[in-house]
Amino acid sequence: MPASQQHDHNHCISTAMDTARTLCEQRGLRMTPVRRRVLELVWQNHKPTGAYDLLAQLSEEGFNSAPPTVYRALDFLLELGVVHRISSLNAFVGCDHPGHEHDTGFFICKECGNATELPAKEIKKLHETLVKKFSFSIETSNHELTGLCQNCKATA
Amino acid sequence: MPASQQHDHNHCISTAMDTARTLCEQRGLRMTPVRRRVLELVWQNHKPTGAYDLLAQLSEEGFNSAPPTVYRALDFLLELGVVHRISSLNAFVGCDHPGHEHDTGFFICKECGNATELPAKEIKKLHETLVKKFSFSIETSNHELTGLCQNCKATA
DNA sequence: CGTAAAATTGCAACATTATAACCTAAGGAC
DNA sequence: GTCCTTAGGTTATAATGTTGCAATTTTACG
Repeated sequence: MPASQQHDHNHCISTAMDTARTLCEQRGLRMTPVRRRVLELVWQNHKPTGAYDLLAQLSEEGFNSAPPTVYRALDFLLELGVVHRISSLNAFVGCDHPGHEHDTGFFICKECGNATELPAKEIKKLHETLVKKFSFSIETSNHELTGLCQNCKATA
Repeated sequence: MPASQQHDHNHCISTAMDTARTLCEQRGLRMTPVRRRVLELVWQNHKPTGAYDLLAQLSEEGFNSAPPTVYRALDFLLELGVVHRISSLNAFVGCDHPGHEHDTGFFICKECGNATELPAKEIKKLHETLVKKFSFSIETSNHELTGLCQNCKATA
């Protein structure tokens, strides 16, 4: 059973959409159709998804589909904090604990491609550890790990 | 005084070149002119440098200069462990403590653009912390932090 | 040596990811 | 409604990275 089916993923998505809507309301921002659909797609794919993949999916649904469309939507969602960019993959994933979060961490399975976001608490701890050790004023931190997830390790 | 002049940078470069040459000898690999020159350029620039910047510099010097030339050299140097890729910048930097190292961490100053590699020991500790906490079998870890370096913080 | 195998490089084309510039349309404030 | 701001449409282009194949150089080895 793929990881994407180990839980009620529709519930994930609807929660994520609710959160995004709420954040928009709080900040006086607009959750437009394209933005909403991009966010849904990011969640539905469940795996890190490239901008051009999203673009293709939008296109199939009759949305306008030039690169700026999807990049603008992604920029908005990144800013809102409901999506993260995984720079080692040039891909985007939904965030399951948004807010005003600047530190991110992912575990990326080499086998199945799933990217699991590390718990905010752990990331924060890592960040703080690093702040203490170095005389930099750290603003953001991002951590990307690769290896095998528990599932793939077991079946390997 | 720019950070690049706070130390004997030529010494850095020659040390790095020596190390690379030694690693090549140990592993029966060839340090060819292009590879050597790319490594020198990466070090000379002192800041994370894009592949196409390196390509332009090679070109000025009369080297062959099509993208594969520089990407192949970079791949070789990455594999050798004497260069790292900073994925959030799509750029490359020299490694000052090579060997067979898979875990990397950088502090990238938003102001001056310098990327400082975090001490291997610290990175290793971070990595181990994460290994213990999660049931993934982690193979590589990369950590990228942004903020202000001590220098830029002081002069700001 | 001389020849075959392997590694490296040259080269052309192409693929992927992302942005710029400029204009039109939609939504909200008054 | 009018104005202003924000969002989206469109075209083109920039920036980054890869593939495939031929030519060359290096190495291994009889």
